[in-house]
Amino acid sequence: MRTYYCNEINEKKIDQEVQVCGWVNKIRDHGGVIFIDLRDIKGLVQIVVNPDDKKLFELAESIRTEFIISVKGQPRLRPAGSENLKIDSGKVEIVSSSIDLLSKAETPPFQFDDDVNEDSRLKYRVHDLKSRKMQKNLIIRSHVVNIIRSYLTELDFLEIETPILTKATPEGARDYLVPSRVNQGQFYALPQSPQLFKQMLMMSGYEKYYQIAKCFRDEDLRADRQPEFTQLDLEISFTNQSKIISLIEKLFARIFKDILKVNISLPIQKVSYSEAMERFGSDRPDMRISYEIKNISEIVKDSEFKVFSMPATEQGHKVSAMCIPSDAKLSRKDIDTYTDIAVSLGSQGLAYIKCNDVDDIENGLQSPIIKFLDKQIVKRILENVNASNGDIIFFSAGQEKLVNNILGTLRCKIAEDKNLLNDEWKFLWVTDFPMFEHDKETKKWKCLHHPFTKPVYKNIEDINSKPDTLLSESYDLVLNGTELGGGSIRINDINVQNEVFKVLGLSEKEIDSQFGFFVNSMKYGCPPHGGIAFGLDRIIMLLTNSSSIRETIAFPKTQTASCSLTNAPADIDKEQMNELGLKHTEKK
RNA sequence: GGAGUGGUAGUUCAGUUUGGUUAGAAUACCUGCCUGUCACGCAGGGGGUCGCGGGUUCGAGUCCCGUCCACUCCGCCA
Repeated sequence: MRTYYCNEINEKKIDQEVQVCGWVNKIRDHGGVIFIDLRDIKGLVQIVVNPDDKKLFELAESIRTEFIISVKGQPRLRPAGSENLKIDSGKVEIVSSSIDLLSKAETPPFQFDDDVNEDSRLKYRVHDLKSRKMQKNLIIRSHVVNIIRSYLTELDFLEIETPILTKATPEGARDYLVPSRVNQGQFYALPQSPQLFKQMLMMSGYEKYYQIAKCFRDEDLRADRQPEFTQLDLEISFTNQSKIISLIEKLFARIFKDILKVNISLPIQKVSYSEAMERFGSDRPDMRISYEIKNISEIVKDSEFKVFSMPATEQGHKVSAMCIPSDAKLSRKDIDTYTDIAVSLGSQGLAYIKCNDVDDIENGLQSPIIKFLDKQIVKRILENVNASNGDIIFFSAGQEKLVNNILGTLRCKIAEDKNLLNDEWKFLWVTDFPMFEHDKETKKWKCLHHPFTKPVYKNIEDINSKPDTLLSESYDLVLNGTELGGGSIRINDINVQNEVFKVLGLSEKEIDSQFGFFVNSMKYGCPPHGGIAFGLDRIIMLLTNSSSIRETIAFPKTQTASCSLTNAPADIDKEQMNELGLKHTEKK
């Protein structure tokens, strides 16, 4: 049917008999001559229809946008001066000798060049996917997956599929459940990740596993969170953290080189979780931002100013400062806006010092708090945060977690608002996460990563006696403030695994019913192993400079986890309910 | 569960602050003219449940209450 793609028509094809097919992108009817821009997956070519063939011309006059046609004809050079260098085939055009109308089409719901609302785009997703932007995104997505597959295959990784219908795990995110017809009243769960299966594959001796895996989480959506998403999931036996990190760095270097022609300099910078929280107020800091947060508790601990001195000396509390450079040009109004944000996050207010002249502590500073602070202390603060004229220093004092959150949020918000983010790629490894954190609501210990992560411990008793002090052998990869993925070295000692479950408050019965299959498998031998998983959608989002992962997924869900195209989820009929042994109790 | 923004022609928007004649523009669409356009041009035309429901009023796109949808964020996401 087709001899060439549209973009392949060029000077070398002149006077050949060619056939192209695709969608009518645009028609320009000049009365005596008709131009048709034909579009296929590769590009565009201009078709010329002359009036000498009356039947052909009449057909061309009836053709509308998005009709699907096949055109036979001869390429020729365009008349001098009428070349269109915006398209690959722009030096030539095809003089049509025949046109086959393969499919008519109704007037499209919108034009691609408009800035169309996402409502319409998702409702008419099939049309939306024809746009150059969506095609580019999905093509890049496919290329990235190919790069991943070939890279890992070269290194002897095996791609192995794991079940989609599996067992519910009460820990962690909410599961999507699937009722069983054969086992009425019982449910499968869709996997939140292939975690346990890939670890069991390590026990089975597959040594290097990977999978482009669909994962499901029934939680509320965000721009970078969909109920079903895709992970690059991998696991390796007889390895360690630095080997995994180096393997992944090379993979990302290859992806960025092949897709964007960007060289990522290796090794990627590393920072511990505690340092990330202290310096950036976040476990996924954006390293494009030049300014950092400084803990000034030591400087203000003896101050008369109780708002600072109390948190500076209290356990689990601190005082931090962040110096915003003069480039940000913060106005009085900006300060109010950021104060509101700080208050909404739980702060009493937002103390600041405006540095007009840092060498004149007496008169060169504007601040509502400076009168409470000793001049020597102010001087030390200015030195500590390296303030220059024109800078503004923000302060936060209180619980460590709150201070981190407030200054961490402001750090990103100000950079974004004031265009302080350069067009660059700043990768970062965040390592040494705490093994557990205490959940105030449930009064239970929770894993920061997951319960299969290997804690760093001297004596096995430490796991249960001082869970708050334990770190884990874990690592997250962050790019420009987005968490791309994370992994860890896993527990391969059944006793350690049971200790971790105990910290989480699971009884032996619960361990057995929830993870029995896993623990039992471990009894027959488990090699030391570790791995990592990445959000593929997020990687593509960053590579394509998209504002949400919906731009990287062909058929995504809306914020209410529904599909505007198919109207899923939907009611099912009574018969289906009966067959599954299901009954509505009440309907919202 | 909570906070915010938006919903007016197929599409993108103006109009809502301060209620008042027939709700406009651009683009798309349809018809006619046009042999070198590529955002083609010119002339004409059709197209509206102002998200939905209720209320206030002589009168509601505009004010009030409720509700639905879309998006952003918090909670949530081991």
